[in-house]
Amino acid sequence: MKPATAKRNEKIWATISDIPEGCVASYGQIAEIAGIRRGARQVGYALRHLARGSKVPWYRVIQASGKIAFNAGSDAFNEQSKRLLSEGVAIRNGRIDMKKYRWQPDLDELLWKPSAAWDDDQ
DNA sequence: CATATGACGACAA
DNA sequence: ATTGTCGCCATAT
Repeated sequence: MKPATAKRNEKIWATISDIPEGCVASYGQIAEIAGIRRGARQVGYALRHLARGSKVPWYRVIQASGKIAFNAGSDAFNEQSKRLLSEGVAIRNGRIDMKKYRWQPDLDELLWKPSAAWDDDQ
């Protein structure tokens, strides 16, 4: 069987993949939906380990404060802001309006992919 | 086993 | 609004 870490990362990536275009989610939010309470740092770790060329929309994950996690000016920062802007997510003074763009999954969305919302494997 | 680290988060000055 | 501290928790050494 797979190590727990692999399963955890898969769940995190699956959850992130559920973020609709034009929306963003915080690390903590992803962790919670993925069933990992207070696991914001684990989400960051999972993304760090993301394979290059993966289809996971990593750029839709930002800090709860609305800021991009990378250092302003870094390549990754520019890449992320560029992708977000192209999806219609406005960035004002380096910050994103969470109230407006935060992904708010409702029951229907969670039912669409139960495995990503609820802990199905005990 | 003890520390240090990190694409975080909440809170106090 | 900005900065510093502390809490979290899986990994790395």
